[in-house]
Amino acid sequence: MTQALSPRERILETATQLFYAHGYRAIGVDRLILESGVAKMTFYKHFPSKDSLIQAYLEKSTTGFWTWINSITEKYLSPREQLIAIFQAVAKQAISPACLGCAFLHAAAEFPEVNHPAHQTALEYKRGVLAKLEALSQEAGAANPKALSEDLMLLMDGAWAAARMFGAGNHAARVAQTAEILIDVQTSKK
Amino acid sequence: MTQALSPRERILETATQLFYAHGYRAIGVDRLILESGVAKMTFYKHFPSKDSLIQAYLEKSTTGFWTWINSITEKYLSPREQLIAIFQAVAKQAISPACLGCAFLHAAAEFPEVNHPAHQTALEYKRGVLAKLEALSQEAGAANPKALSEDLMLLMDGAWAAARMFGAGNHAARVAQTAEILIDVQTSKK
DNA sequence: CCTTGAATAGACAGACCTGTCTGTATTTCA
DNA sequence: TGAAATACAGACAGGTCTGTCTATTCAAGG
Repeated sequence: MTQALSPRERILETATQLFYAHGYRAIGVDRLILESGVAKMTFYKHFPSKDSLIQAYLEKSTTGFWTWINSITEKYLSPREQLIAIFQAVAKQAISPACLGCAFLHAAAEFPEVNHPAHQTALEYKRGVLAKLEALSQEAGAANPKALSEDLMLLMDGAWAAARMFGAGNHAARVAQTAEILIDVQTSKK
Repeated sequence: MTQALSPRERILETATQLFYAHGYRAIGVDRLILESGVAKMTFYKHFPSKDSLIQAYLEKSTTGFWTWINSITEKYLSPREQLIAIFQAVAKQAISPACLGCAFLHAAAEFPEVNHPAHQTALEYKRGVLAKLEALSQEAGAANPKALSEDLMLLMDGAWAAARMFGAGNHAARVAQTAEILIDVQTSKK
């Protein structure tokens, strides 16, 4: 009957809310403990340091992202449709009030040293996205799949940046149409 | 014979280096004072708070940006060429080792509350860029200048994001060609 | 029942943060 | 030369940060 989340899950849930909304350095351990209703020792038992919690949060976010992407792409057969669907989902997400940008871009902003663990994790995530876009571009018959995937990546990160900067109803609304233009131009539709 | 910069200029110069490279919260007043070789009281005389220095830095960056943009556009007559030239310059900048992304995006990442002064300043800057792109899009004969400017903005911020995340030699290299595609498609070239 | 592991509350250390204050030295300019 | 403004060095206050520690309570299983 113990429906409540475990301490570890509560901490991670709180971290998800707070890190995403306010940033990594802005949120202290005391606040995380307070809002997740957990003792300090419990916190440090599950996460030996604040950095390790940041790490866990980024990994959880990565998993969540791919779950989201898969839920979108699995509804379509053709790679072109999958790409379009991804960018439609990105547009919808980016203009929603719940969207505060991309946690990984924020991590890179706050931890600029490329060898910092958080930056590394963010980088790996972005490389993964790039790889997925390239694979779909390839399957979609792009003349230069790498080039198309890089272009699409610029659009996607531009959309997340717009979300953080401008808030809900920003100019990322059009990102799906824009992606479609690039896909059309760079794909041999013959 | 006193060629050295004034205390205020030294502080602002140091702030430019440190804030850009490491972020706003990561750099403390003590470090700024140490590296600019200034007394603490001198610092607080010229900048009544750290926030006001951040503000001054962002305003200086805005000025620098427009000086840069103007130095590029003034070499071309047609709005289309100006747009292309801007994105060629962005590409060149974004892939250079000196580029660490966009200070304003970082400000939005670190100060998410839209009414925070630093976020506000960043927002005004971005609105300015958007307006400039829209004006050029209009003059270039875009069917929908607002739409084209928003698309180009996504590309530009995507390029800055790539610079911060991936470091030198990132995938923003292509941003000028990509921009050109969008300009061509959305402009009545008749 | 009793033991063991886990969670709780909260004090504490030591570092670091912003901003203030005192007092001295240097520069500028009349 | 002398006065006023400016910059210097560095101590200090008060708060916040991460992470450690003690001591108590709760819950489950043998």
